[in-house]
Amino acid sequence: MKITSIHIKQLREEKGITLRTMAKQLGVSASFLSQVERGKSSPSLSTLKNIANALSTTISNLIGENQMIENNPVVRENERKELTEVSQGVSMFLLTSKDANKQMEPLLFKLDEHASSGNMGYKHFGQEFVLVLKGSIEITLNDTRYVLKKGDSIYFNSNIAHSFKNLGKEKAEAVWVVTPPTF
Amino acid sequence: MKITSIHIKQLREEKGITLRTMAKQLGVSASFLSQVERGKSSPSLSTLKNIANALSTTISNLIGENQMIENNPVVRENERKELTEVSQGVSMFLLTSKDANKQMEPLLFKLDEHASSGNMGYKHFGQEFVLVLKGSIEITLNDTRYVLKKGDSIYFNSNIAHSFKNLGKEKAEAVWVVTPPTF
DNA sequence: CGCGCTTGTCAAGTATTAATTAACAAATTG
DNA sequence: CAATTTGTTAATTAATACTTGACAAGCGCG
Repeated sequence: MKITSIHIKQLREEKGITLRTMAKQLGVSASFLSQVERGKSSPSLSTLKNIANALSTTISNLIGENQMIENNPVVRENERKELTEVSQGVSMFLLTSKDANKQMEPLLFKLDEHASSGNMGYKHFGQEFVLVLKGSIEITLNDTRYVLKKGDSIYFNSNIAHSFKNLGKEKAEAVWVVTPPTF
Repeated sequence: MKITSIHIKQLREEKGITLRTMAKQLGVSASFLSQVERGKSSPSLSTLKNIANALSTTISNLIGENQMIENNPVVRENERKELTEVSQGVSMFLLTSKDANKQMEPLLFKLDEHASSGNMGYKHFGQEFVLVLKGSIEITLNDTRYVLKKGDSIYFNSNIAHSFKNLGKEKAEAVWVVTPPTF
């Protein structure tokens, strides 16, 4: 497989930086940077990282890893697909239609009273974001417990042990965004 | 700058794949894959992409671009920081505390009646996700208009022209997640 | 105009390193 | 304990990342 879309040029020009000055900053020749920009040569990971830094962006961004094919963007409330195989009293709904190259996976969680995650020890690398919409949810990260009420949010690496539980007597609801998508 | 943490080995072993079989699948020697796994050699972008595919993950993931330093993960509803320099009648609140290497930037939008984005023609590469919590918001992507009501969500590339407007007579509210972070 | 300076690009090299080969010990297997 | 399979190492090769130097096109400025 070939890496094609490295849109360095566009980002560089947006910043008003010239090829030569940027090349000097990176410690490579201007000529080489030009080749890279036009796909004539492929940079090493190391220099690609330098390029990303110079443009204050990420490698992921440069190689277009986050460009998806535009599909049906909207998911209506009544069209949400529910995920199966979740814990008792836990409902998960997809907030996007199936699409390749999505960077994040937004979900809606609905927790019955006292429902919990069990041991969904997802241990992939990535990040998670949760915003509580209704009720209150207890989230445990590495033995540290956080009680989130309506309006509270949390952000953490998903490679650490994490679990959740609905403490209250009412149903709880939360937006849950995971990266990268696993469903 | 050197790329250090390429945790291929862990992912491979989790999948129960052996070095040699994976190497054969990639079209490289087992020896070389071993060197890469232990940081003795750095793969080309092309083979790194192959490795990512074989492990059904992303390059971004392999190079640990999405690992952040654990900080204060929680943002309470009353602690949200408001962004300045937004359009008239538009309020934006950060839903995370400042932290490096975040992959996504979750925001809460509050739109007064008839408030609109103006021409916030953000044209960076990345993706956006919006879930409407209150009221209804019209989002325009490349001249296509979508009216989202409470509970509806949308997901799109942020390098296309996009704008939003509160159509209704009441205030509107939405969760807005942007990748990569720009604030 | 015409000089100087800067822009990005090209072709032909060099130097670095990505990747291979073959052999190795340690762990399984049967 | 043979016999295969595991991951690792050293030495060599093949590939390509990167440089050098020259080029035309553009742009300001007297």
